[in-house]
Amino acid sequence: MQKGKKHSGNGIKWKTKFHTNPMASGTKLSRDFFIRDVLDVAPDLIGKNLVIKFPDGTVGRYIVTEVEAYRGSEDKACHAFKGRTSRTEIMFHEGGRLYIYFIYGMYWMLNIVTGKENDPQAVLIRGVENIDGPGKLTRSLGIDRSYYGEDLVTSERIWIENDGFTPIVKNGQRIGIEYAGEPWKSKPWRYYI
DNA sequence: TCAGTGATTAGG
DNA sequence: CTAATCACTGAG
Repeated sequence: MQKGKKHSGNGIKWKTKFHTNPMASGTKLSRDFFIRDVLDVAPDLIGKNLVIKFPDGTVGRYIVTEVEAYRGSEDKACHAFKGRTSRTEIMFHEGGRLYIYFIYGMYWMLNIVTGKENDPQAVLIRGVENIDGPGKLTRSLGIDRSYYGEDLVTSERIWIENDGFTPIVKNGQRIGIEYAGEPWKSKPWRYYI
């Protein structure tokens, strides 16, 4: 989708300039979307709207622009690779739940669990429109530990919507996982607009 | 380039 | 209990 071009999503025409139409409400993604393999879900999340209902009642919609896939069963870079711990517990549930963890003493990371039960996978949300960076994203949206385990399918305060926007998705290596070594650190499992 | 900052984890 | 690690960010 080019900057400034118009497209019709849910019947409402609006300009796409990497910002969402606050009046437009797309289709909420259901369980089926999330229980697929993480390598299918991750690129499909690009261009979808992350919707958050803030404590004051206002609702924000943010186009997802950058994500990374973590595939526990075969991926040394995935936190669940070594097995189930209290932190990674939620990744063993079926897709649609949130995996939140704290890192570097300052930042909460927002991940969406994917796949079937007992197949630990998750998608790290690295960026949304105008908020580039996983730590900055959670900081500015107020996402913290209280969102751990939240279900995107049933939650009243956070979910994902499809408004028909289908961007061209690029991909490349994931960031910050040198420690995982080859072949994992070179897997092209980072997806972005 | 490099320090800050604290939950989580593995290991004794 | 202890120490190492870390899906990052911002300043210099």
